[in-house]
Amino acid sequence: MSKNTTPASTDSQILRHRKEKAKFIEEAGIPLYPNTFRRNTQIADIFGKFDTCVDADALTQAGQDFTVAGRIITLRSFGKIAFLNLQDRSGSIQVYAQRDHLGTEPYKIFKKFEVGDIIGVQGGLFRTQTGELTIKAETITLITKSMRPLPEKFHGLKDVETRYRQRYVDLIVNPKAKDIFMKRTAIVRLMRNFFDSRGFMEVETPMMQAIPGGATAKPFETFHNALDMKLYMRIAPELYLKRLLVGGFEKVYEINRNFRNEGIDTQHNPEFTMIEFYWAYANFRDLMDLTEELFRTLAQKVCGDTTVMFQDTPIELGKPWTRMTFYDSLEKIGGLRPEQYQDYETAKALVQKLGENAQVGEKLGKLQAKLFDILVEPKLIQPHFIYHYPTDISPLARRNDADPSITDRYELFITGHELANAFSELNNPYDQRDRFAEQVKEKEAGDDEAHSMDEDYVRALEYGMPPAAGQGIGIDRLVMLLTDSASIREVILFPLLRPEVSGKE
RNA sequence: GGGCCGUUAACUCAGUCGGUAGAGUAUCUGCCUUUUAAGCAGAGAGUCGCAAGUUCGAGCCUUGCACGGCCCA
Repeated sequence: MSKNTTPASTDSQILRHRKEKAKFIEEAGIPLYPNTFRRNTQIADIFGKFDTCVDADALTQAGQDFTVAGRIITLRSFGKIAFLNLQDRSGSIQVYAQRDHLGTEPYKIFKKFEVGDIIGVQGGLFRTQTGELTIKAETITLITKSMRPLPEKFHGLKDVETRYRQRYVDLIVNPKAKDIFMKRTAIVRLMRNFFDSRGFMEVETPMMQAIPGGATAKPFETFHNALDMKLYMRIAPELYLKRLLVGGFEKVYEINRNFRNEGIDTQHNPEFTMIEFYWAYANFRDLMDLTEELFRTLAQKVCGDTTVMFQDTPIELGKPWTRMTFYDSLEKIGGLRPEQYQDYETAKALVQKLGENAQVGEKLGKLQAKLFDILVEPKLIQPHFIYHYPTDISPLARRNDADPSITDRYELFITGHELANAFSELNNPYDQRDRFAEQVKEKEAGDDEAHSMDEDYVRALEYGMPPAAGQGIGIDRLVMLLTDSASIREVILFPLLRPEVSGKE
């Protein structure tokens, strides 16, 4: 006996029944897992060609050579006929099976097939009494026997833990989940087209870095045995991409994963996907224009409209986006008076009153950022560019020409969350070295998110980096926006979870 | 790290006052040649997340733990 069908006494009744059916099929000489069936049509193509065709003869004629393959997702079986719905990656179609047409013995085998099995069907087309385009099966071939039952068809799979742990089941039974990930792929492809068509060059830079730079975040540590050295999973590609500007690549982008050793919530997964792009001879205001254009293009192509619904709120990407300075936002949206955020002790007291921690030795800019996070960010539902961030929390951004205490940096907020971070790039090597030195001081004072010194990066700037602007856009959050998803886990195929408790299936 | 909520059949969920574990779908058996949440009749299926405790008796009360969700830090 094949070990495929060896019964295990610990199985539930439903699994035993599946094994018994598999055994019946196998003993009839039908292979359970053949790789010989070949299809010549995808289901969506059938609808593409014949969705509106009503002429019976034409349907019969046209469909004679169809072979399709897919998973049985519903099955309505009568005595000598059966209807089933077959699903492939492109869609699903009804299949009609008739004993007197397939033959008594093949039909007996077919009757052992069940929801979840992958089968191949060859046959012609017809319309049922209700007018539904249906394949009349000439032959039905088992391609892969499913040994586990799919969730109930009407309610589907709702348990979020199972949906994330067994995403394969989620994708089979929940069209919404499948749709999100197909849209995600489309979004990334459209972004590539957008940047490629504007002369940007896609590159790949190290994901394992000796000095984790380009952002303020706690990195994951790892170790290279042969080199006997500690490495960090990157928190951002920024410093490498800017080295490429020094190298003369002028317009570059990278779409890939970043890793940050932080908590998990509806907006954060430890590994997440960003696009970062750098554009020589441009500044942060050019980026704002480009970003609006990018988002409108994506929304139009993915959602069909520049106004997208997010959790029942229309987000208007089509209108010009609000552009407001960081300090103005603290006043106009946060409701603060200037002295409440400009005076160090007042700001610190306010932060503590609002329930946030204020670390010893924390810079004013950091306190202001905390005030912003609490008082302003959640209110930025429609698109806002908030610009001119304090210099002491922007160690890689170019100072504003008129006021060196602020930078030509902005962050983009939509639906109360940060979607992008961008700035005119700091290309003065002396200033950059000083800013790194400041960060190192903060690190030594206990801020484990502060930036490290990167001498090679400063050396690169000493060769001369053209003036440039660059931006990072969180692709997961962008996909959330365009698919109306409230949690980042809904847009990541396999979000990070604790290991499953053994014994649970 | 804290608070609240959840975990019961393969799935979706009930479970009253602490007193023999329930439904729908799915599965199995029988009938059924145009159904589409097919129908009719019958049947089987449970480590009530795990572990202690209280109790004559715990799915239910208490404590701890695990996993997940939401909110806060």
